[in-house]
Amino acid sequence: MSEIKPYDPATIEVKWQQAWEQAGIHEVRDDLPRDKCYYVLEMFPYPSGKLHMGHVRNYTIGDAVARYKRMRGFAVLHPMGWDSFGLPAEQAAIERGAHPQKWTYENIAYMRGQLKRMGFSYAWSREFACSDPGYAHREQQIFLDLVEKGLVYRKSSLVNWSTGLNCVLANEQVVDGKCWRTGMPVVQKELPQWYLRITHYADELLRGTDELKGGWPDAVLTQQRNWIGKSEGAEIDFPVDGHPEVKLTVFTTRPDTLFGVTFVSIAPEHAALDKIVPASHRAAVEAFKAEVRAVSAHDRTGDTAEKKGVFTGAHVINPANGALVPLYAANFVVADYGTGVVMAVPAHDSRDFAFARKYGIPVRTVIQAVDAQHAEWVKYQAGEDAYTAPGTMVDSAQFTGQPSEAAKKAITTWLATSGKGRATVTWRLRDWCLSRQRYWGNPIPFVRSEQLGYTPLPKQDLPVVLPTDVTFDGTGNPLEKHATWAVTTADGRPLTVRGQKGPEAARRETDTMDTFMESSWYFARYTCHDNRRADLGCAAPLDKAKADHWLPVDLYIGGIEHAVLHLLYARFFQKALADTGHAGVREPFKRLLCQGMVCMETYSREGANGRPQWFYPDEVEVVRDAKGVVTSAVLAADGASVRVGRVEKMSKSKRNTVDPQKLIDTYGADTARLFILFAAPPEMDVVWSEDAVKGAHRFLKRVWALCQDQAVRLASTAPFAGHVKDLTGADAAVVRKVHATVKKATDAMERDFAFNTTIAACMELMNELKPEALKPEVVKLGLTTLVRLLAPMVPHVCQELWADLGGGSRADDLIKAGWPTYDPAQMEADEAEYPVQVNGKMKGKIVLPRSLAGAALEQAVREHAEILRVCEGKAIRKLIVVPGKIVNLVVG
RNA sequence: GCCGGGGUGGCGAAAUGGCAGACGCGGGGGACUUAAAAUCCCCUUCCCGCAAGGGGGUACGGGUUCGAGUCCCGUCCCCGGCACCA
Repeated sequence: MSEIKPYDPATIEVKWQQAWEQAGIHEVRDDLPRDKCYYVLEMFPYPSGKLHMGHVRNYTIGDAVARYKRMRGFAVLHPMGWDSFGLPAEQAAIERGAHPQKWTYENIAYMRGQLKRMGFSYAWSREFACSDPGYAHREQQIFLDLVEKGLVYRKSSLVNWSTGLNCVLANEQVVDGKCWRTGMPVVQKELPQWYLRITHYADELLRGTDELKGGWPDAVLTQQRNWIGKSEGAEIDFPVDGHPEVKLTVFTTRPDTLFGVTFVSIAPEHAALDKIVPASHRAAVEAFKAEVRAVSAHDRTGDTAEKKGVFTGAHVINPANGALVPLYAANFVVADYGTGVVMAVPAHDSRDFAFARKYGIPVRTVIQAVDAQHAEWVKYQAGEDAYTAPGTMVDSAQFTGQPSEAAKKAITTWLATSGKGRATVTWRLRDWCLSRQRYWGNPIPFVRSEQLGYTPLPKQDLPVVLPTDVTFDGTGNPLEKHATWAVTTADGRPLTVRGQKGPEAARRETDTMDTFMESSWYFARYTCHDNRRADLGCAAPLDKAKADHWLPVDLYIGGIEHAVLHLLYARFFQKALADTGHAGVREPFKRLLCQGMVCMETYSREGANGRPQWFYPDEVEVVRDAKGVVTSAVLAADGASVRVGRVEKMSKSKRNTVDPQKLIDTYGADTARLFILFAAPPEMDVVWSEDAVKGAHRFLKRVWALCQDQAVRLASTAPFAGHVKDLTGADAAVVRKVHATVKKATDAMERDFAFNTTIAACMELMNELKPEALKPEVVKLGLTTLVRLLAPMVPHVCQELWADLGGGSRADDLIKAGWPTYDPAQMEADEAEYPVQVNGKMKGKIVLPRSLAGAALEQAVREHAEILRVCEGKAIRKLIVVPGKIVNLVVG
């Protein structure tokens, strides 16, 4: 036998990548029936510089799905692009003097090369970057449509101000009271901002979560529901004592406790306060307001924040019984939820209970537990906490004696008849603060003039293009500091708007859009397949027919960290696109797969400053016991011990990252792909292990060697195409194994994209393929099946082997070969081995013909020598025989 | 506190209510080699036993069932999200 070809991943991978690209086989047509089409999408990356392991995992999963679906005959749309506006580009400008544009596009070029080197099967003709003028222009058009639809407004409000970035942050960009990017403190500041009216869709966004059930992970749907936060209750008006012109409206979910109100609390920034605080208390209230405003929203209302309040000197009147109760300004009452005023019932609300105790406010019981032993009631009786559960109404006028749940509605109705209250619904969801005081984002297409104030630009004046001659010193907004950009047109003339008395000087809005804007519709833009042309082929932001053809995305894959932000914004945006006539589809993603994190072990020591000092695994030597269990570790450099930490998500700060490029260079893309898919199911975390990578590589080498060893011998042999019943011995066993493997692999893919199980099935099949003991056509069947089953996961090596096994060497031969099929009739042997349980315990095994069933099977079991032995002469009281599965005897 | 997801060998993990631990990693032993690497073969859930064999075992406690890792009830622990939201 001649020398077999060595496995050289670098060569074959690049060869096939070029062949695929040249043949254009991953481009897709738009004119096939929708049920023959499949849109699989991975969350596009921010071009930070180079790919990390999280990207590799995300995109490998998506690519394996795309390739699998193609082999199943689908026309697969599998696009990729760049979320290329954003802060890091500006930070690079500040730190290194690199222009954001240059930095961004250089990163894109490098990362695109890495994606290609991984062999991902993207339709590259659809690629775009969000910072491309064409895409930004389309987004400005959409923005103006949203303005027209009333979905955009300006509002001055307390916003989160990042002291590190000198800009406004969205609530969700504030983590633990600190800026999510820089970790710098966040304070509250009053500023006018642009808002998108996402709350207009609150109800539809909430209802949509029910339709998405089954397609989306429960965790994500729950998070979105919590975030939207629908709350049903009542508004109740409390007149202010001595101020007949003012009434304070509270929102409550507990109208049943109305008779127990002993004080009312109000947000310190509530507008009505100025009118009703008497002079005697003005100073105290102002001091409290200042104190509250000095800290971030988190420090004010977070779990560690102290509940504080100050008596305003004013009293309000309980509309139910005329009782006069004090009004407190309290730090935990927020102005923009509900009405900013809360009725307080210490007896039946834990927070009110604590507050009342602190300030010596009375507690008035109006609900009594039905069961006097109720744990919470007992605690309440002991004066430890409020009683918040339902019960029977007491001391509540005509409602006394009713069940409290019924009284909620009864009291609301009673108040409504006299106009003192009404049933209402409140949402936790706030409108989306869109504006950012930054350079590297899409400009908001508004101008401002003396007479007209803010005016949207006419569409023919778009696009608003960012200036390139800007300076970055890390403070404020470079656009605002630019000498001419805000006041001149693209061709350098003074910027004007048409005022009532002719042209009037105008100034551009210098705020740019939040980058979640771009990621809210990129998936729709991919469906319009002319993204490489500067004019994008159509004047409209979307080609509606194409968008409606492909949307919703069949499978969207990304990290769970986007559960509320990106995924809720995108759902909102799709509805807004529909309502502005750009698309017909209202939900963007049919199925969502959240892949787990890539983790690695950590090693550390207590550092000098009390914080841990982390070490790269390369620097550490681990000590194992006889069973291979890690017992301790030492630093190679000094031989002293280090702490073996938990396995944690890869991060630079913990020094437990691996550069995927190194992995590709050492083992090839196929090994990287195989490792990441085999280590765990997609939604679970994977733990990085160099040994496991080697194991994946070893498997590929074994498949390679086996195929190459047989390729020449089998060159003119066709795969076995007969029926297993015409075979015997090892040949029959292998053919059955082939059919069983295809079934297992197919089930695993269709159920959960359980690539790890598919790969395991392939490994089993390979372990059974012993060519010397088999007919050539059976070997050929085994190998060609194996190669096709592995192809979606490790496409390069499979395509090379497919060619060498005579399947053809054109770029699309493997796709055309298709995913293998199986015949259930050829999966099982004629004899079935039945495990035998006696009284629930395993006692042995018997072999019976598979064809036996019913009474004949039972008869055969009863007469079997092994059965007689395990029964030890005792009578069989009950016999359960599950055909092909198990025999269970109850004896005694 | 509330919501969601988990808990299976030394490790990653498999198992439509039907032989728990497939497959892989690590570990042990062997072959090849001057040697190492690479490769190949065998063993590897725990306990008792030289062995044949026996017993235990899917976080813990109950339950349903001929039969439970899987279904039901309760408890503990871990991970993630939300949290003065009235």
